[in-house]
Amino acid sequence: MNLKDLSKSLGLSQTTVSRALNGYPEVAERTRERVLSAASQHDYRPNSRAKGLATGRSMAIGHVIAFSNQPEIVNPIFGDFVSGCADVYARHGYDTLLSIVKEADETRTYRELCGRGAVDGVIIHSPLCNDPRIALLHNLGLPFVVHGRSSDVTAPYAFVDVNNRRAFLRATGFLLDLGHRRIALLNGPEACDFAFRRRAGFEQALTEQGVAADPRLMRSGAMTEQYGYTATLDLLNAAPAPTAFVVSSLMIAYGVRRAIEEAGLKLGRDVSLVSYDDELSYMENAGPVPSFTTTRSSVRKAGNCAATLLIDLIANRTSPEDAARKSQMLEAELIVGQSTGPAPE
Amino acid sequence: MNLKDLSKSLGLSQTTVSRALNGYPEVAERTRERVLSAASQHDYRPNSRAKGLATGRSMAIGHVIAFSNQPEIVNPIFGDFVSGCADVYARHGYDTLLSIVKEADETRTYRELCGRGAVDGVIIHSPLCNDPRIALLHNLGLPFVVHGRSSDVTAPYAFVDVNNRRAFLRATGFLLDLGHRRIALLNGPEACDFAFRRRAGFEQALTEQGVAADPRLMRSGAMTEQYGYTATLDLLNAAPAPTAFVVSSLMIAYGVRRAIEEAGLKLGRDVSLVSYDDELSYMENAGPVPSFTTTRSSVRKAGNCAATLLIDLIANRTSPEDAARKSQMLEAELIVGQSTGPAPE
DNA sequence: GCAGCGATTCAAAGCGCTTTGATTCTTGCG
DNA sequence: CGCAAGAATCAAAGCGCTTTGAATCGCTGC
Repeated sequence: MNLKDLSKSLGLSQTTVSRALNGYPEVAERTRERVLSAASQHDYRPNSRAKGLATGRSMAIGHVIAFSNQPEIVNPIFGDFVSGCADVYARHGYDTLLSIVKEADETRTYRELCGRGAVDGVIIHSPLCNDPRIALLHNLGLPFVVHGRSSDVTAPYAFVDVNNRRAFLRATGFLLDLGHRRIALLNGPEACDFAFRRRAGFEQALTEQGVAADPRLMRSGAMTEQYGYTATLDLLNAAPAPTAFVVSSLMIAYGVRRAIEEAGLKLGRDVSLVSYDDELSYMENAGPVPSFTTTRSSVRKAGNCAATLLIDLIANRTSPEDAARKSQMLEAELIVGQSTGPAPE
Repeated sequence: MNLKDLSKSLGLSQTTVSRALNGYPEVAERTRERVLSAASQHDYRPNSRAKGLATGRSMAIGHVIAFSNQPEIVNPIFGDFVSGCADVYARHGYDTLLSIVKEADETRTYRELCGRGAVDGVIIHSPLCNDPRIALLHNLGLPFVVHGRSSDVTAPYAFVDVNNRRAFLRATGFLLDLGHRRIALLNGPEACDFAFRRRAGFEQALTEQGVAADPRLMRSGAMTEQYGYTATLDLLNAAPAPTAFVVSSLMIAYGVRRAIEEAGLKLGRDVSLVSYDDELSYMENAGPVPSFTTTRSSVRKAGNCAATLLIDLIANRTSPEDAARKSQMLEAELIVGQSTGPAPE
């Protein structure tokens, strides 16, 4: 059943039916009701492609996820983030288009999505400190929102980011306040902007309290349990072992906890740990007193924000400058759990 | 730049240019070359919607992910699975359309995707033992492939599944061979078909060796670390504690390991553990002798298979009966790691 | 009784592509 | 040399929708 058939069956022109369905005012209320009821009765749904062709908009948002070729890593937070976005898109009638491509194909993919008119806008994931995608999308003139920021990019752009620096500043400060002085950092890959900022926050906290940052206590790597475990064992065996850890994900925290317990130490008593928590749906750290002390910010909510912002930019054809002004900074909450305690004597 | 402009600039008709670009034979080779070079020079890309409208195909595959409303759980394997699919889609010129919806909206979503002509086919995720989506899609006449199976559905349909029963049969059998007699099962949610089959395999192994299945040793729940931990503590404190565990995911295994070590026991010596491993990109359990003994099957590869099959079904307008015959059963590999050893005396 | 106006409705063009059916241009061959 | 067949190209219709500009209808007011 298409518009033609529907209008024929109603004895109306396609124009009127189309307008009735799309809520235009120049349709008699009685007529609109007839149309609406006929449409739902025949289970009529306008063809997306035809609609898009006529309106010049695709009503779809693209998410391009790049993976480095070697260990085909799909960012584990991606699922929750996109799901947060998709929810908002759906509410506004937008579809979610996913492209999962090798890093080398990323540029081509953006060009293609834009050139083919497949999407009305895109989200940039996991920006690097100096991310070339921002300039690319500017050139293409395709609306976009960055999830995170790109420190070295000076051109204006819209982003939604968590205040990673402050989150790690607070996490580290909290440990310092508890008396810890040898604090280790198990960070994510520091080519990524978020990890870069987290390290900055970590170092700032130390500096503010007059504690020298010890490079031997700072690690950077893929955020896995194994990484947390090995790095922790390694650090605990070093000359003056750290009494506390600040880590970038709960997955790492799992590994740290294992190493600590395996070393015969008790988490929260002998060694303290503050993790970052994205509130991933499958890694709960909840309860009145959660297992881990964390700085917490829902990546799903970040998805909501980013999507809302992007749709706004598209609807209003916002200029990059104005878009940049609408950027949002989310703050992570410090949640005190069982993994922290005063520094041992 | 659109087809009209391009053909005008070449002094050719749209017909010829279109044919040249799409590889039709009735175009002179010299002409084709001219067209191709002009197209790439002008960075021409045919508009997806227009193309779709003209051909009647959308060149997109839909993935509908439903989440239960309360704890908004996005299946953690979803990212890797979809990424496995998307890769294949892209190779065949298909886009990936994602819908993340509340369970209650699922039916409507399928109807809509189909009615709007937004997709040429869909993948069904996480089927239940008696999944209504299969009948729905049959009725809609939309090609689909199920990732997993639906035991109670008798109608023919295409699926790609891992032999979950056999995987758990082998895992359990392996433990029995090592002398374990009290073996616990920490399964996923048993309304899901995969979990149902896993339990069947578990019980079958016990039966084959004449060991009575003890309901008190079998748990079912959301596959989190916390679940693995609590359930294990609970079981270890019971009267005759289990000497071995079979669990449904590495995340659960993490929790089990923690509980075991916290109880002062050594994994692989005092207590054994076999986990199922989906080879998620962010949860590696690799190496010559991995930490965990697992039955392993890559969910990303399953995605590849499912996508390949679906595209085949679409291309050949395969009937449900023939489609069913093309279903694929993947076998999980038993990988012996450090988490298993002979049953203690 | 009729011009004029707002409220409705309509026919047709257009979005950018594919594809049908016709047309032109070459050739080969009697 | 003329004609049919084959090769290459083209004009135009059509995919299902929106939207422009025009037409129709029912009233009001003078």
